[in-house]
Amino acid sequence: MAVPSYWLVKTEPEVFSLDDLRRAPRQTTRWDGVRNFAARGHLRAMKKGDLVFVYHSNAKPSAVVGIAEVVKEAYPDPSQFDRKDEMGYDPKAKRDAPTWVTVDVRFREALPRPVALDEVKRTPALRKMALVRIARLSVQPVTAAEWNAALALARKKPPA
DNA sequence: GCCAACGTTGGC
DNA sequence: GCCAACGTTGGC
Repeated sequence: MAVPSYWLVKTEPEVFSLDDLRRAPRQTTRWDGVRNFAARGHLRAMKKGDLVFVYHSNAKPSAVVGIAEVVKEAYPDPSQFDRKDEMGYDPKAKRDAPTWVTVDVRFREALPRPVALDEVKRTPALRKMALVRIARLSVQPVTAAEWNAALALARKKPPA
């Protein structure tokens, strides 16, 4: 693919952290359980090779902590059919017309240092990020400018 | 643990 | 189709 698109996914580190992704078989996991229509639209738009910021929410501090890569494009999320999956099961989902999709992502790197939410808010190049603007959106697009600015921050020394 | 924001559900 | 009630996310 020519130019990758950029994304950000949220995860609670207590549930599934960047380290969990790094230690997963083939450092790859199914990013399942997304049950929000706007987020689903972004999952569907992801292309193989796109790069994804991994953001730890409900963390101390909440921060962008790493980068993953899309290795499999959107396909039906099996957890919607799993009655035993308390969070993911969707009784309205039909086998022949699945409601929810997932993608597979592979670990790429941990950032040299996390970029915390308060720093995102304080940085002019970043404070328009969907992360700040749109509450409760667990999968979101990131512009190339935002991506580069966040990476530049992560590779710099922490602010005083 | 609290609660604001906001997406979803369901009664009408 | 409106909108109140409800449930969840996620910062603090």
